[in-house]
Formats: sequence, structure tokens, C-alpha cells
Amino acid sequence: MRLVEVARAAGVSSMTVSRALRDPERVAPPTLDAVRRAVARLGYLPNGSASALASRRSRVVAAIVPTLMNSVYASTVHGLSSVLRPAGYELMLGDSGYDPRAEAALVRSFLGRRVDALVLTGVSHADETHELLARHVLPVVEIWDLSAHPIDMLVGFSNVAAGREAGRFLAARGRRRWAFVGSAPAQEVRSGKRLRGLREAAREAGAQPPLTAFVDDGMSAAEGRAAVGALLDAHPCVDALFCANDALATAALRAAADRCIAVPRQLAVLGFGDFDVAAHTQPALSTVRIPGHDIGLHAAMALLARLDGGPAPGTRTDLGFDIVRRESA
Amino acid sequence: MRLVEVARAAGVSSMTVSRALRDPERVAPPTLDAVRRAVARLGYLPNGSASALASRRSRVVAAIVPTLMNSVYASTVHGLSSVLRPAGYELMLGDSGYDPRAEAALVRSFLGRRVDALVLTGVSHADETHELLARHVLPVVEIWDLSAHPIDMLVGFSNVAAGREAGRFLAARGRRRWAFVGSAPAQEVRSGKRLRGLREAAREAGAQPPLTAFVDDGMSAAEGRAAVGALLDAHPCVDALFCANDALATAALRAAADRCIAVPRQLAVLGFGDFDVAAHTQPALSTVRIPGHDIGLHAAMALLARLDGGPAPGTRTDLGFDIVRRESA
DNA sequence: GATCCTGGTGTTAGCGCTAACACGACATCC
DNA sequence: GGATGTCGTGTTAGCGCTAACACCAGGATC
Repeated sequence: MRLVEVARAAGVSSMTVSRALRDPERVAPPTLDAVRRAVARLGYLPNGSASALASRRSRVVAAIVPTLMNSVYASTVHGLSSVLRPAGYELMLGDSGYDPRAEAALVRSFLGRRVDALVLTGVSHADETHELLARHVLPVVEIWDLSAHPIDMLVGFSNVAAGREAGRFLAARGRRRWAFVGSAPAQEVRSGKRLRGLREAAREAGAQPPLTAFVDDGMSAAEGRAAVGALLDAHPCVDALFCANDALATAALRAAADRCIAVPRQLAVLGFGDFDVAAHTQPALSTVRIPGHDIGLHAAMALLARLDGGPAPGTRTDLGFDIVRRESA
Repeated sequence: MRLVEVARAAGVSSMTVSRALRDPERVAPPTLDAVRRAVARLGYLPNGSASALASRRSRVVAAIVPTLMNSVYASTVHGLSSVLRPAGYELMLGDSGYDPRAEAALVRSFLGRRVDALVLTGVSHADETHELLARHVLPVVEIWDLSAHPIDMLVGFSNVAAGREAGRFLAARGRRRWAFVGSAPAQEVRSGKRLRGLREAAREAGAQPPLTAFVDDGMSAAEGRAAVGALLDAHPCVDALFCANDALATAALRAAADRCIAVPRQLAVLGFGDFDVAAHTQPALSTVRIPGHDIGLHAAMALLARLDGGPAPGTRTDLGFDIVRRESA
């Protein structure tokens, strides 16, 4: 079932059918009606591959997130698709598992499929990613972080500022001896930035530099529990933990409970991300809430504006963050 | 940058380059080497749209899930992509929001983009979906449920059996007066099947037919809390709740706590899905665990087998479920 | 009445790739 | 030594759509 067959059935040329489907306002109402009837009668579905080849627009946007298993990224994806789909774009999705080389491989694959635009999580990428994007220019939004040198557009929040505010929050509650739990900065850049912000806040508050408990897998409850346990055993003086995400914070609560350390009385625990679990732990987790869904919405709107021939590159949107105070800090 | 330019650079015909990239074993090693060098030097990326048009294979698989915000579906998507991507397929993703008409619209869009295969969640679909799939035949896997009349292939578990086992579990613990919390069967078919299974188990155990508390939005904590509250107030005799998902079960725990009803002593609460929160509620939630990730893996493997010209339609895989006993039942 | 415009439609020429077949070179077989 | 294969490569002809331009009727303009 092709365009020409619809055209024959409607008694017009194939170009008119193409226009009727893509840009109905350029076709006279009676013609439009005849075309639409023929389309419905024949059950015609335009061939997207052919359209993409001829027009050089695939009407597909690709997004890469570190993982879907984390509800905060899932809500970003939801935000993206809720804007893109009504505008006629479909979403191609990849998860990098926090690995820049896997991200680069996905970028290569998506570029090969000639997606119209790309959403990348984070602002630090493999060299190959930069080379590919230099060679194949297309609208790109980096999300979930801010950077001085974006590839193109940027929608996120400052991880450094979030770490700093977390520290100020702890200082305001009289905590003096902080520790950070998360991936090592070399491994996971964004969590490293939060640590940097925390360190700045410690200087600012005249507190000692934060201790650190690094884990290899930033989402592993078992590893987090062990790492925090070791930290608490070695440094009983620690009165506040800032965790790079709520999975680690939940593990930290366990480690504290294992040692009969009262949270928040003896130890404040502040998480990051406001995962689903945060409201349900015992005690309920205080945490930094990131507007994941809004990041998706704004990223998609920025892309659509650009795809419609919109503003110059360099758009930068800071959506900020909130500290949600529950019981643990 | 096109195939012919690579061909010129390598001193061969474009067909040879095409073969070298797609099917390297059919090309003599020295030629292959020359082609690969030319590809690397020129930074050539094959045009997927052109390839899809000429070969009638897009190497894209589409999946539709009810929502990504729920970690169980996210893990299914992860399972899918972890099999499909290494095999050279990308994933196009849509969320239907549990709405069959939205699902049909997604199916139409995906078919228009000429995806090679389709993954649908559930086995009951809008008429339009069936019409589209009758007209545009392609490999389809339905997941998360079983059915006597699949469209094509099937990977899931029996929701009726899961409801039945939930009932048997409650009966074995001496519970006699059950209630079901979830969407009305007319609204959400899979949760309706769990209710049917529960009713069968009640008959089997000689218990009274389960009471029901229906909610409009099956994932709304507020609505669940109110519905369960009303039920418990009207029927204090209820000693067991089976909830259609863990979000509702969490809400039910709240409703019980509001009324100082002891869980599990006075009231057993059994959830469904084993969401992330389930291990962190107070008391920890007993629930029915569904192998979401494995469903994704098996669905993807079934599709790949078919796409490689594999087995006849009708494949049906029952991956079962487990009841995870924690504290609430 | 010649000129210009404007809105609606048709014609032509690809978009960049691959299926299908064609072909030559060499090995194998009886 | 002719028939038969096999392997590696080239040639040809599209895949189904749309960009760009051509064209024509009818109204506005001077």
C-alpha cells in the first residue's frame, strides 16, 4: 500500500496526497476530504523510512539516560515523551549504565539511524561522543547538570550548588563532622560535583573537610551498607552523612540501625534524588529533590523550538532543586 | 558522506562496501581491510533510513508499556534492550498510561515508522490495534499476561493464577474475610484477572466472596488510602487485603495505621509487584513478585529468533511468579 | 488588456541504500 | 577438457517518499 495507490483512488497526484497528510492547510478542502476518505478506506500508513530518506527528517528523537531502573530518570523520559509525542516525534531510548563508552556507542547507533535530535544525560562524555557530534551536527540537549561549555543546549541544575546547599542545610542544623557517601569523583562525575559543593560548604561553615566513603557501584545497597558501616566504625565522631543518592542513603540508614545509632539524633542522613522509597524509609529520608519530570519537559520544548528552526544554540535552563525535609536530617 | 564515496576511497564498488559493513564474511579479507580503513578515515556512518527503505528492515523494535514510572516495567524495558541492542536493534519506546486507545495510537505510529517487531504489554487491546496488526503483519510479543488467543507470541504469567495463589496464601494463614483493592475490572483488565483468581481461591477455601474497594487511578496513594479507609470503616471484620499493586498496598498500610489497626496481627496486607518500596515500608510488605526483567529478556529472545526466520507463531512462555513473604502478611 | 500575484496541483528528479542477478576467475570432478 | 561448482565482486533497478520547480486558472492591479 503506497502513496500512489491512495492517489489513484482519490483521483489526484501522489504529491497532493503527501501534502494532504503532512500539511493539510495547503490542500483545498474538497481534495483533502477525498484524500482522507481514500486513506481511511485503504488503511494506508505512510512509510516513515521513505519519508525520512526523502525529507532528511526522521521525526525521531533519541535520549540516553544512565538507567531506567531509577524512577528519577524514568520521570525525565516521561516528561520528554509527553511533549515530543504530541508534536509528532517518537522517542528512541538507550541506557548507558553510567558508562561514557556505552554512551558513545549509543550515540553512534542513534546518529546512524538519523535521529533528528539527541538528549544526553550529564555534561561529560567520551571523546568519541564529541567527535561524532562535531561531525554530525544536530540539536543536542544535555540534561541533569550544568556546564560552562555545553555541546549545544542545556537543561538541568547545578550539582555543585546542590552539594553546597546540602552542606549549608547540615551546618544550619548544628552538624559539624560530615561525611560523603558515593562513587569516587573519577568514576561518576555528577556525584563528584556534589562532593565538591559539600566541601565548599564545609570551608564556608568552618567545619572540617568532609570524610568520604566511596563505593564502586553507586546504586548497590549491600556495598553502601558496608562502606557506611566501615566509616561509622572508624569515625564515631561523624554526625552527618550526605549520600550521593537515596539508594545509598537507605543503605546508610540500615548501617546506622545495625549499630544502634539513632537517626537523626546522633547522625543526620541526607539523601539525594527523592526516589520513591524516600518517603517510606524508617525514619523517612530527608533528601534533595530534583525536578526530573520538568527537566524532561523543558529539554523537549527546547528541542522542538530548535527543530522548528528556532533560537540560536546556547540555551541554558537551570531548574534548580529543593531540599525536602523529612525525619532523617 | 555516502556509501559511494567510501567505495571510491577504497577502490571498490558501493555494493562491496555495503557487504563489508553488513556481512563481512562475504568479502575477501584484503578488500574488507581496505573498506574498513576508508570507513574509519572518512568517519562514515551508514544512513539507516536509506538502509531501512531498501532492505525493508529498520532494525528497530518498538515496545509499549503502561508506564515507565513503575520500576517493574522499567526492568522489563531494561531486559528487552539488553538483548536487542547487542543484536543490532534499537528500541523505540512508548507509554500508554494504561489506556488502550493511547496504545492503539502508539501502534499506528510505530507501524508507520516500519519497526521490525512490536512488544505490547497485556493481552487485551483496542479494536483498532487488532485491525492494524491484522493489516500490517509483523512479529509481536504480548507480555505480562497469558491469553488463550494471543496475537502472535506471548511471554508472561497468569494473572488469574497469581490472584488465586494470593488467596491460598491468605487462607493458609487463617484469614477468612478478604478484600481486594484495585481498579475495577472494566478499567484495568489485568488487575481484574487477579480479582477473579482471588474469588476462585475464596470459593475453594470456603471463605466468603472477597469485598472490593475500587479506585479510579490504580497508582494513586491518596485515592488508595481513602478507598481502603472507607472499606475498613464499613467492614471492620475484614482481616486480609490483597492489593492490585504495591503502591496501593503502601496506601493501605497508611490507612490501617490511621485507624490503629495492627498489621499483620489484625489485618494482613498482601501487595503485588514487589516495587522498590516494598522492602522499606513499615511493616515490610509481603507481595507477589513478578519476573519483570526476565519477561523482557525472554520477549526479546523470542523476537530475535523470529526475526532470524525462526519458529512458527504461537510461542507461549509462562515465567510464573513468587510470593515474597515479609512482615505484612 | 497586459501584468502581476496567489492558491492549488502536477512533474521531475532524486534521497542513499540493497536485492537480485550477472559475471569472470579459479578449483574440482569424472 | 568440458561440465560444474564456488567465491568475490560489479551492474542494474528499484525501495516509497518529498523538494523544487513548473504550471494553470482566476482574481487583483494599474
